[in-house]
Amino acid sequence: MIKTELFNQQDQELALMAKALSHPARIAILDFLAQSSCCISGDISNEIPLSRTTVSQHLTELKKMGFIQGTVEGVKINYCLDNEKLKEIKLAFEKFFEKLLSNPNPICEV
Amino acid sequence: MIKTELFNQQDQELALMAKALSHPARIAILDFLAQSSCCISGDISNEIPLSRTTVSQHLTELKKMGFIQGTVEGVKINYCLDNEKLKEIKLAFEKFFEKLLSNPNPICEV
DNA sequence: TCATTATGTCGTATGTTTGCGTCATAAAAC
DNA sequence: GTTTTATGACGCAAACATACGACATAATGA
Repeated sequence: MIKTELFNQQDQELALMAKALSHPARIAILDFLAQSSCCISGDISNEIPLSRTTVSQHLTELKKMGFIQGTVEGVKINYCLDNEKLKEIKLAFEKFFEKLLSNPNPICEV
Repeated sequence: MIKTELFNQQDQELALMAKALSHPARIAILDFLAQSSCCISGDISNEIPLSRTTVSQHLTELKKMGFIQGTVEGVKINYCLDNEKLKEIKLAFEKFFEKLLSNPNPICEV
């Protein structure tokens, strides 16, 4: 019943990036990381209205898609944005929208 | 158990836009509409490997978020991209990424 | 009128995401 | 060595998404 693999690679990748951004908590986490340079997972769950467990899961998701990096420092983990990767993702979205808008779409009304 | 409403309006809206793009079928539909000016729902399900019912559902989703418009022409419905809305959405993503990248994030390593 | 064509809607099965409590682990402090 | 602190992993329940067949509707044409 799962059919995503029937679509082309590029579409699948863009969909995965979009999926990573498809929850307000993850947007909020990215915002927070952008503002506060680096921070640990515990800090973040103080800032957003979800449990530490849930925040941790969202962090894992963002890490999986490459939006953020986590570097271990003793007991703590410093999460921060992966700016290089973010630039790539930004570019991918831009290209997609450019492609959609490049064809001056005629008006549909008959 | 649903907590999205705890986040701010802007984050919620961006998340919804991202969600609309979070399935390769919907990316493929948008691509197809961009290439082929306008078309009917049946046309689209010939082009992508899903049933007409499922395509119809994805179209409804895209319409709900404003990516596309559908204008009725007799028995047929002409779906096409909503270019004005698309420009808005494009801008929203650009702004978001600009914000993330505007703070020259320090390196996390101690 | 009756069949055909184009399309939406409903119900339903299966799969995925979200959210959290609880437990496990591992460094550091005492 | 025991406690504290910071964190990930596991397991579960509720909610949501995906996919489709079957039915409903409504315009057109024979």
